[in-house]
Amino acid sequence: MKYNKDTSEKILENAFEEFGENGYNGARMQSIADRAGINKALLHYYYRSKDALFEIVMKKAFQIMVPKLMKTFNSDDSVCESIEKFVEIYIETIMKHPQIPGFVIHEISNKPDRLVRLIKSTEINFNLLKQKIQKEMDEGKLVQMAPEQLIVNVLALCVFPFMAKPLVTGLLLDGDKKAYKKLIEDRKKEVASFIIRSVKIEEPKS
Amino acid sequence: MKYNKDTSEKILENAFEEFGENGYNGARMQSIADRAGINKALLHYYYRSKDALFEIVMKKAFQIMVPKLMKTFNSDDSVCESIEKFVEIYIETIMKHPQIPGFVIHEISNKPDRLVRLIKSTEINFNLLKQKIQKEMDEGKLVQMAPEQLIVNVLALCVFPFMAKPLVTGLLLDGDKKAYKKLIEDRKKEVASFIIRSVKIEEPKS
DNA sequence: GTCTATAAGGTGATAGAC
DNA sequence: GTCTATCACCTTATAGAC
Repeated sequence: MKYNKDTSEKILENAFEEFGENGYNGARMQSIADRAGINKALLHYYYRSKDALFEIVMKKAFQIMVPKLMKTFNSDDSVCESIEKFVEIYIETIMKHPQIPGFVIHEISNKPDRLVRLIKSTEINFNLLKQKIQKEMDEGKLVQMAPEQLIVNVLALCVFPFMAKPLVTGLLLDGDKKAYKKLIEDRKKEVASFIIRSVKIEEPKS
Repeated sequence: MKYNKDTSEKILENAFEEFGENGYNGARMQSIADRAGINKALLHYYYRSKDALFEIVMKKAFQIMVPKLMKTFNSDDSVCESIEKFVEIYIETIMKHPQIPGFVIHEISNKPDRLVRLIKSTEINFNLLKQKIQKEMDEGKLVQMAPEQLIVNVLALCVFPFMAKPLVTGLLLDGDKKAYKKLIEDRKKEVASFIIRSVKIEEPKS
């Protein structure tokens, strides 16, 4: 009767994979059990239901992302410096956990309310960021635009290439997976430059 | 025995909605039948299987998008002018057919190969565009970067706000649906400006 | 804790009457 | 062409032995 302390953790890891690849609807408890080398019954023994398991895995995914990302906002950096850090950390973290975009994609179209609720329950808060952006625009440091538009642009440029990975690889890069990895790697710097060239107003020489 | 000529079309319309909202896995034949005011058996009478129905609806979605978008590429316009047109037409078309992003989202993570194959079977071809971009960069009209990066950026800025509609509305706009519509409407111009500010090199005065 | 066996519910698809 | 009834399958979840 050897007690395998990390069976529960092994389940979580493999559920993370399965849900990330197939979303809630596509994921199969049987498949998670297979991946983890156990059977369905044991799955239900540890985590009551598919729903419960999913919620836990989802929260885990956010715990990976959110704290790192929030650090880039709450600092005293300028908006442009914040964006540089945000982009780099976002891309780096997703490269380490490529399942995460899968979660978000699926949940957006499956149970968006649950997703919004979950994100709201984290320390993410866009209001501070909006204010910071507005301030720099008023000071003439940034091109005038609705702060929401800038935020959407930053998120779009970070998130989209991961969401659309098969399309980017298949349609734009002739299926070349190495080229995809390089493209993403390059974006750590490229995206921030792209944004900053567009919005930053250079200080006039005194 | 009144023959309802457009039963078949009514099915297609409602299948379009159902698949767009729930994706292939989430969609229910029963639900499509209900929406169309008929029953499951009739659904299978017109379209043999869920798979077959989906493929037809998917192709229909692309027939809406692709021709309009390709017109913006194959012209003699400069890259910047092409981008302006592309952005405006993309956003306008999706606003009229808000189910389309749903298709793409779901299929990306469900059967990406089918999606890539389907898009490849259209007249979409990024190679011409890549060359056009490269040429203008060589001529010093555009900031140097990998053409693929620019294309990804354009697509990201167009597509993301629709893919992430619930997140944008819920997290960034306090659930205000009118604000979302305005944000999207504004992006018709905003996105192109944003990109062009970043990549266009002004002609030196002669 | 871990397994096998099975219940309970739902889904795509078809048979057959009208 | 359109319906009702039903099949065959799959999936989550549980009962019960070890």
